[in-house]
Amino acid sequence: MSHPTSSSQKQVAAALAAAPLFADLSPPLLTALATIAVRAHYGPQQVVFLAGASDEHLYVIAHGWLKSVKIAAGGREQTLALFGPGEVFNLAVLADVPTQATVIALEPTTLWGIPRARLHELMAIHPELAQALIRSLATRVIRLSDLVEDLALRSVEARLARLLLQRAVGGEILRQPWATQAEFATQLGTVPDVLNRALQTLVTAGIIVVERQCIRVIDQAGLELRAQIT
Amino acid sequence: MSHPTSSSQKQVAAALAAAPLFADLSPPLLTALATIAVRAHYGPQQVVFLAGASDEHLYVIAHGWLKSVKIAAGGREQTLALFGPGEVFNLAVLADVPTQATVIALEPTTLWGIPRARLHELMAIHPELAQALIRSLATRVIRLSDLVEDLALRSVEARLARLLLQRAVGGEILRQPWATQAEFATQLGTVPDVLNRALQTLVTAGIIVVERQCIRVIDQAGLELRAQIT
DNA sequence: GTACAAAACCGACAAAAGTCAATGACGGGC
DNA sequence: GCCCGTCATTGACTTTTGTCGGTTTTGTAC
Repeated sequence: MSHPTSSSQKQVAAALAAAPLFADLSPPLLTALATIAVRAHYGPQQVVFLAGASDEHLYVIAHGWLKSVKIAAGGREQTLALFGPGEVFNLAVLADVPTQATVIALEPTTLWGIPRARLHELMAIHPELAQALIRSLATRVIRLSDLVEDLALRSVEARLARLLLQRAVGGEILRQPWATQAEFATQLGTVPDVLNRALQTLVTAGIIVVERQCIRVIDQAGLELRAQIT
Repeated sequence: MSHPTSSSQKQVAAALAAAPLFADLSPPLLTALATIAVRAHYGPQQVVFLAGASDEHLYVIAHGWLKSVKIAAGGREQTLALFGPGEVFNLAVLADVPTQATVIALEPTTLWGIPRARLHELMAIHPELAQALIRSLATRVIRLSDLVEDLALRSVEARLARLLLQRAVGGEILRQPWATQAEFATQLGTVPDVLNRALQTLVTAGIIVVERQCIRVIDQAGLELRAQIT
């Protein structure tokens, strides 16, 4: 799946610098990272690694989208996070434990993998790298805490309202081709049927309009109200 | 609440070294930490900080137990984590964002607070400190991921069974005085009534026995079975 | 355009979780 | 020992969520 890249390291370094996580790193550090980064490519639905596997790489996304999911025995899924270009995942590798979730590509995706051992070496030399990783981890903790809050304390409708508010850009949520209702359901911790019902409720209440590739927010205030309740 | 301590820094350093997070740090680093650590004390039910506040300290627990909770408008709580002696919390401070959860002491508790600015200075000098924090953060991510999995994919009964299995030592779960059923309920993401029903189900099934300060596991296999389902 | 598969949608029903009100048990202070 | 407040327990009931079966719509390949 993955293989050493021999493409110009300058290009790789420039690409890495595009990732927010690495944007502030010094040029020599970026070059060092580019030297050890290994490129890998995945197609839609392809599994990067399964929960419980021990993958020794930290991954940076060159382009494409992936999801990190927990899968129950019955097949039901809960997505923990979506990862887009420039984001980093498999931070569990930093704790020396097996991966805790399954990561699946949603579309054609290119990654750079950085082996754990090399990462530790670099961190010892460049404290700024450790800093960057710490920030990344801390924000992940916050995201997960919010997810827990949602699941434990809010109704499906409220969760949906919050998701819409969060994703809306100029009153619109553009849907990637892979963003089916089933995908949304796994993000919200429910099943497609229930999600659909919640959507219809919002539609008939005149709060949103669902179009082909896009959900349009009509009544921002109404949506915010529903995001609070329960 | 908190005030500079003038007690022997050697003592403080020794106490810090007792925390698993800091156990492997070099003596000079421990001394440096001890110099800047500020002691604070909290009583039962006392709030260390509220969600949304900006507390600029990383805390290490000298002794006592605390909980980190999200509180809904209606008053319902979800605990994100319990923290005991030697553990570290308020890692959000590392991401430069306001605290995301409320932290409350469960019993008389002593903390050392380390100001954010000082922490960053020390991290720049001592990469091992950054390493330790990274490990700590990574395990927190894993814990939270498991909590999400529980909430989204498992029934209350299964969650309870898992909690019991996890806490059991030699087939017994000792209950701290503050570990009321209401507390357990907030850890499991439900309400006391429902938790109680789940407990009774396990009792009548002959899987556990509930005594005064202690829950005893009778049928380990049965409990493990119930921990899987749904 | 047709054919097909995937996704969306819908209604009836089942199960799980939450709420409410009331009662019993326990522990600590006096 | 007694009183009182907190915690635990219980049954009846409501609400939310999940399930199942099916139909309609949509997008895509041919």
